[in-house]
Amino acid sequence: MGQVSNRSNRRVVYETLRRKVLTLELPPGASLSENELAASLGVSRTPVRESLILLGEEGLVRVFPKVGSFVSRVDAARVADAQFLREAVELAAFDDIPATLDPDLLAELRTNLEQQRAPGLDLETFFGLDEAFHHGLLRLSGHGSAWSTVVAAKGHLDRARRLGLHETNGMDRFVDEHHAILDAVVAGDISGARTSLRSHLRAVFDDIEKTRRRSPELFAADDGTVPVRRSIAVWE
Amino acid sequence: MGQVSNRSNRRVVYETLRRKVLTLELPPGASLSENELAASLGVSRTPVRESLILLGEEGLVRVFPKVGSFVSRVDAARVADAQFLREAVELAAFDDIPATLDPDLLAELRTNLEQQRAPGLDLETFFGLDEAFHHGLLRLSGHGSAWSTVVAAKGHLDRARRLGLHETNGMDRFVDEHHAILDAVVAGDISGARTSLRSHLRAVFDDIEKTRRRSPELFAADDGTVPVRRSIAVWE
DNA sequence: GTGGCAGCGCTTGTATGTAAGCAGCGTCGA
DNA sequence: TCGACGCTGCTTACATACAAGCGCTGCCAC
Repeated sequence: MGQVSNRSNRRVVYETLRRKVLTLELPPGASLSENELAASLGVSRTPVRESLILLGEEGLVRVFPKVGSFVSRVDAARVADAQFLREAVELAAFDDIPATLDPDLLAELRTNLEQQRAPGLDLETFFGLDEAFHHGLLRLSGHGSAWSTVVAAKGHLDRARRLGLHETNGMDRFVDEHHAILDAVVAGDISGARTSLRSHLRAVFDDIEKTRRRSPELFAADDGTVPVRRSIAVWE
Repeated sequence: MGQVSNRSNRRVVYETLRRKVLTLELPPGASLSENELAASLGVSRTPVRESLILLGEEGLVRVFPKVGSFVSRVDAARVADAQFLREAVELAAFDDIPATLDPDLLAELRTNLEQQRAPGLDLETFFGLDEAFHHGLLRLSGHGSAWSTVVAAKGHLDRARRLGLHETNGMDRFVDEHHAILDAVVAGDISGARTSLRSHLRAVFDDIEKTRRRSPELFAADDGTVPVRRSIAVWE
């Protein structure tokens, strides 16, 4: 059957691998052999290899020539970079929020927040809603297209968040903060929105730092060392 | 002989092509045939193809399956995105500038500004100094590593600047503004530095807009249409 | 027992072969 | 004269073959 849609094999492989890395289904340190992946995904090495190169450029994968490719450790410096970047972008967007908000977009954001309140929410669903909410805030100011750059840069941040939320289960507070941000925006209180957003993002970051102190092994700096072969089995 | 250094063929090809695209040596619309590039660069199609994929992900190249690959037109929307992003990041960095600046870094920035004053400065050299200066400002605040994300996102912006400066030759004003920014930072006047930096970046952007109104054909929106074969010869 | 060394198996890097498809040009028919 | 149609040559997408090198493992000498 092959691919029916227009999406190339490479696109599918890339998105599949990226999703698995971000959701920790492929945990930091996991081995990513081109041959194995090609066999398990039912394609040749070519699209797999091209995907690994792209993920390498994103910092999610480390490729050691003639040795192997591995899911990168969560790098604290990269997490901090992404945090700084997203905060800068999201706060700057508030400077350009128009006097009257797009009603459709506003309704979409309100619906999103309702869904975040759903009881027994799945973690991955929550992350999807969270992403859409922050993207929506950017779209309110007309800078929605800048989100893709933020997304590309914050892979390490997302993995760190998932590591943290697995333990804290503190979604509720984040949802409250989302509400506070949107309420301030709707009320035209840009200054208040900035304050709320900043403290929200900082809270997320603090949560990550807490996790890092608790489980430093997952955050080991990517210093160029190759994971020992035998230890890889531990990850898998 | 091949490559003597550790850098893989792909890395060399990628960097070569990227430089040629950014400096407009490969102008918007130029054809990038895998076969031709491989032959002219003395490598096989594989590293060339992988480089084109990376450049495609950066938005500098458009790959049309079974048709051809072309240097992307300068997209006004992407230029605006990059402008927004860099302004957000560079301004946010000023919030984290330490009370006492790193003296070595400061000396480096002063030397850089002196070099910008050199008479008869080559355009590409100026761009290199300009890049290093703005990167240096980020490093002053400890956020130097975030610069790579900005660099990756601002390819379209850089090409637009080069199109503009080819005509205006208004480097002097930009150098003056650089001095004003650094002076304000050194004086501890963060607010003034923010104002100066913002107006500097806006001036660059206005310059681009002027060029766009003058030469709209170079800025044609990348709407997915394939350049007509025959017209490609015009570019080459 | 222990250190060194050789070989094997795996890895990625590169080159090349095969498949599928679009653009353009020429031809043919009306 | 103009429109339709098929062929040709090019393109990228994917598969496979070959090259080069690192790491582990087991043997062998001491």
